[in-house]
Amino acid sequence: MAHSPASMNGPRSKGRPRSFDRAKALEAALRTFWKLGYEPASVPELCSAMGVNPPSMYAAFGSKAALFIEAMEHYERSYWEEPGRRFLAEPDLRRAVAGYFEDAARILLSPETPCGCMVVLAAVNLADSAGEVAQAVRRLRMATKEMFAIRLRQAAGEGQIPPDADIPALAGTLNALLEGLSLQARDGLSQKELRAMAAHAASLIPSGGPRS
Amino acid sequence: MAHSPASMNGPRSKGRPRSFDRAKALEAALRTFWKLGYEPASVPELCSAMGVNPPSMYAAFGSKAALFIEAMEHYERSYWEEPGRRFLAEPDLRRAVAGYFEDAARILLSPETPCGCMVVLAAVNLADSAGEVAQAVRRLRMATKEMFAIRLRQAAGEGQIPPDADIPALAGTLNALLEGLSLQARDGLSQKELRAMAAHAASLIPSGGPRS
DNA sequence: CGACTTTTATAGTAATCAATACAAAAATAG
DNA sequence: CTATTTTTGTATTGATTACTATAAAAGTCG
Repeated sequence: MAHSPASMNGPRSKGRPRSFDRAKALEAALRTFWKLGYEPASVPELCSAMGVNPPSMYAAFGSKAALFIEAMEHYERSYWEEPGRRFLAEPDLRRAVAGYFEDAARILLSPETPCGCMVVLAAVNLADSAGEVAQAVRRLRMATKEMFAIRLRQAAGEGQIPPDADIPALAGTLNALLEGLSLQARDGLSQKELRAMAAHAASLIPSGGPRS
Repeated sequence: MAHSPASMNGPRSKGRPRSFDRAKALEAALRTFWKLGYEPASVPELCSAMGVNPPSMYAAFGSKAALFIEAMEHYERSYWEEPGRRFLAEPDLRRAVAGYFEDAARILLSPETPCGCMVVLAAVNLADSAGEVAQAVRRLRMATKEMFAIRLRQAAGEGQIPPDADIPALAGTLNALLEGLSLQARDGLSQKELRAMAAHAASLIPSGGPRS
């Protein structure tokens, strides 16, 4: 029998086994950070939601900052990876943008989750001591902008937008609007209002290819 | 001689006179809140920037929350009141929007002030204990949206946009984009990039009146 | 069984938070 | 002058923060 070096579910270590589900605890932490934000979510409150005592949390995740970053990565994968794939796969640029912002409006105001995007809202004004967290959220926000840029470059190559379109500025504008929607969602707008706003996103795309 | 009941610069009270300039101290607090955000700006740090000891700050402003709200109102008047007036006075809607977002890009990345809008960024993720502050910033954000709506209704009456345009959604979209620009500004974009993004705001306005 | 390893819960660490108690200082009023 | 009122600086309050020292508990290994 080949010994599994680091196989997936091989908690075949020696010591006392962990008494909680690490994935479920991470999910609970994600919810808490998402709802409260990075700094207002205190370690005791996080641990209470996770059903775990502080020493166990620190042993399993390292620090509050590391827990946040891991929760945020899990959030991104769970909620935004698939909409992003659809956005990049949709052949028509305007349909892609409209579809992505529809998805966004649904996610940002889902009745089962906190309002707004965790990456946008949970770590906006941080103390200097949380520089690690600020860097991680900024990196993720920039990745979304880059996703817009990739899709726009593709559309420019296909003549769906004018060849002289300012793609970085356009990607930035879409990103700014998307992030602004998160603030609107947290400020109490309704799902219907948010969807009506999202529907305007596609009108930011300049019309006409080079020979349309 | 008519005794001045509460005249402007009449510190004709009895006790020991205040040894600092209240307006200058408020300005220093504004800068600190703007740069750091509401909660990361600690009372000792605020007082240090104001050149005042904590008891004097509390005597003059009441509390940290009251100081923030007063600073924010001063900020709004100092930086956004005039651009708002220009926006409402410009007869052509598209020029009004383009001009306002140009002003915004300039303010959000002025080299002499912190990046981004204080109303948008300084109080995003707050602890429950700061509900008073959260309410005040939200009210001001909604006022900007209402300003957009007022100008759009006027334009609809003049036939500058289609009569069936969804004005609340359009105002919300402009507001979302504006707030998103603040996040971009804080995330390190250049003045040039921000201006290029702001130039796209006017393309959100639907073209053509009822009989164009 | 006993040696070893890891996780558990309890209880606390030092640091920092917003807000003040207190008394000396500095003004006016009579 | 004395009495009154308000501001000043010092020093501190209790609460809360992220994080951990410690030892008992609960497993595997030989």
